[in-house]
Amino acid sequence: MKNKQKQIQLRDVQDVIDIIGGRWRGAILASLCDKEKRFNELKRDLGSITPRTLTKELKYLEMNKLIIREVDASSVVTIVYRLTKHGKSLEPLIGQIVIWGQKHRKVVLG
Amino acid sequence: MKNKQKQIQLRDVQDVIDIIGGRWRGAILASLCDKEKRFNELKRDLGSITPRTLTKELKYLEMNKLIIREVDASSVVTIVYRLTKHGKSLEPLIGQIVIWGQKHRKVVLG
DNA sequence: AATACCACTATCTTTTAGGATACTACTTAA
DNA sequence: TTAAGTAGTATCCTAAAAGATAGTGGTATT
Repeated sequence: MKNKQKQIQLRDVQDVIDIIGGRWRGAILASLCDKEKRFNELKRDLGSITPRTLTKELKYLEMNKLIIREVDASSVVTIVYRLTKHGKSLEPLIGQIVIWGQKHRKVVLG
Repeated sequence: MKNKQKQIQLRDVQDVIDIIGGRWRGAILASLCDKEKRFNELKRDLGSITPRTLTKELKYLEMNKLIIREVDASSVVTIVYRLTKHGKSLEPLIGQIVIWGQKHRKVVLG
């Protein structure tokens, strides 16, 4: 493989890590893989995230077209966040991450 | 799926993100998937990493049993970093990351 | 003998992520 | 009508990540 191509691959890895990286983004996406969720629902799921951080991360993920914020017209209070089609395409990757994570825990602990 | 199980999955995602996350770790591992490399070789590959950061990241990855530092007994100057068996098990995941990264670039740019 | 490369280490500074906490505007249920 | 929940904002602060830069002790090269 050419060197140029390798550089591009490294950049791809860095891009993806940027998207699913940080303390919360991967977990938010994983949580939304399960089903669409509301703000406080996500907050509870994630445990210790602050509302400030959750807001920021949701906006970031929306900007990157991975999730959408939907306001139910019938009521202003009903807002759900759900994965876009593009966001859903992350699901197998997240699945593999979970599997590897479980194996890794065994290797490092055992 | 039970709620407990979901929490564990979120933790797995966070664990893995911790390992391959940050600006450099994923790229270092991806670079070593290609073949084992020397310190300055990695430095050149990664482009703008500083030696301080590279040292720190390599130590972290070594601690997590993903790479090993090998000193060639015949010469003190020949030190290579290579993936452990456990580190190699990350290769398919990194492969998928690269593929998704390429798709993502198209979605966001196009 | 001088220069350049190897694999780092040390120090100092900046940047960024994210926590803590309090507050707002609105709605629904008791 | 009061209390509790929803979906956030605003402000301040801290810790960690990582860059900039210089230096070290060795080796190999010419």
